[in-house]
Amino acid sequence: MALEDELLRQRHQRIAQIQQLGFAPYGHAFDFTHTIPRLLAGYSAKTAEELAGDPIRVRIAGRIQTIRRMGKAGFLHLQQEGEKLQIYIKKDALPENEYKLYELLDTGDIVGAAGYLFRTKTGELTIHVEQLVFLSKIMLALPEKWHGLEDIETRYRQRYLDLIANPDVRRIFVTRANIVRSFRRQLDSRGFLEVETPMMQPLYGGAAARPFVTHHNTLDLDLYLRIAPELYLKRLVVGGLERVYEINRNFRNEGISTQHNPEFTMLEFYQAYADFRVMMQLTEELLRQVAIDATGSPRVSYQGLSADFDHFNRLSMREAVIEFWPGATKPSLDNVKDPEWLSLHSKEKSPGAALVELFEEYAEPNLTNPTIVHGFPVEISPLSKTNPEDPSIVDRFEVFAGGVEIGNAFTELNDPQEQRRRFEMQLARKAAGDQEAHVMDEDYIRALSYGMPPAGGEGIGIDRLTMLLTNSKSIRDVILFPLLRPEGEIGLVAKLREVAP
RNA sequence: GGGCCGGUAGCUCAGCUGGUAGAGCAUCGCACUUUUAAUGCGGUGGUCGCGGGUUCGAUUCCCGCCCGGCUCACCA
Repeated sequence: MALEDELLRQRHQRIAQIQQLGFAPYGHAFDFTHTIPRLLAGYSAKTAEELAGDPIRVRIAGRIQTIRRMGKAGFLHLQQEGEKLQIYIKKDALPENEYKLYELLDTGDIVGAAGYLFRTKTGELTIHVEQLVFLSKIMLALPEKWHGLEDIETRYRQRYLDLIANPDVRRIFVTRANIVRSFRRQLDSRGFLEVETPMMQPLYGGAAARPFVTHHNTLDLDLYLRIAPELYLKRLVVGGLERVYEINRNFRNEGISTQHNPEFTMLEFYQAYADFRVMMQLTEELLRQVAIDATGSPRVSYQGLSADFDHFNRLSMREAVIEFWPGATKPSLDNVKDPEWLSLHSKEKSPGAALVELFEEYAEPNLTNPTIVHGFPVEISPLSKTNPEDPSIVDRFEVFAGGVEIGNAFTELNDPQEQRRRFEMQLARKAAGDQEAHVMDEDYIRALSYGMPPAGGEGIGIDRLTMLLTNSKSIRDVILFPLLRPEGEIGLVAKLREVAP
């Protein structure tokens, strides 16, 4: 018989024994005086003498992490919110049925305990238990205690086990929440309004990507999961919501990698009467504060390299290509502007696309320190305003850190005629086979035709920023439930049915 | 989608040029009323990812498939 079947049988019997002792195997509310982290914060400084002289009575709850049984006594560690506290059980100190309950406990059970604090011989702060309450029964076996759970697939599929076994995982997601909270607080205090725009859209736009398609039955309507909220947020700017932001999921039907998950979280914000220069300044201020709120410092280390959010670099895409050019003789500024020179060094047809290719190949991986790169080619930027001095580039920048793009911003194109022409260019590309080209969004053109104030807009990838600020190598480490293929038959239901039909 | 690597007990892992599977933890039993990787003694537990082939014999060799990781391509 497999161990798991045997375990389920044992645990099922144990539930009956727990009930016979007068306890519910799955309890209800439990009134506690402290969480374990709060108790540790409050009393870790107390000496054995102080605790003995003035007994402090507490009630706590938690999951049993370890049990060390020694005849008629035992020590258990309870775990709660990533921290652990030891409790001491002694036969003489408990009612008989509660001591019998202790004898039935398994690591992984959730219990409540009441008693007074003391320090053991070895000095560990411990609760001398006078009352034991049963709260929830574990049926399966927890991962082993000192290697924890290491199998990456299991960690992603059964994130709850990962959270129980690996305290660092909890910290990553706490940091992620702090990052989001920091953005909200900063944007709110600058007068931005948080909004929610459609995730299901009849037309998709705002980015170059292939969408997911779904279907509404009653309307008999195909809808796209949004690839970006951009066009809706700018409609709101037209409507007079001059500072808006949204933090929500985008969905792109493309490859999966350590830097790409099909659904990912994006912050987008728009500020009327600003341009990309203003957004650069705002970006630096926001990211610096986020780094501090998430890690305590504007200087973070990522995969052995350092990134200083106090000191952003700024350079144009052309400058970046020159600076990181691999050969001994670097190209000149005239070279990187010259369509012929660009076509010699890239397979891309248009000069702009060629420049971007060279940038992504040579410069991007080297942009470890936070860097603002501006001067993007117009061909790949259908929603940005062109630069007044150089119509081949747009007033757009991207923010890089840790060698990846974490943000993208531009002066918004608000001329409906120009926007119409850009969409038409995109349609031509789509006709030529570019699956990621924009579609024509006539309602968006109509909105612009009512007049949109000049505005700057920006998107920041929350997942990638979280990777950087938690030193995580894979985006899956900062997404609680990353997309995986289905795992197939689990088989637990049949086993549970067999144990208790 | 391509290339490389991996999947052995609940967990973490070993298993040689093919000979019928092992450790630690967990689990079960016994002893132990201040332990902390508690300790000591004894036990249970495996469709070796799945399917086919070669072979007297396959966890091991070959082929196909499934799942995962890294990487390239695409992308944020």
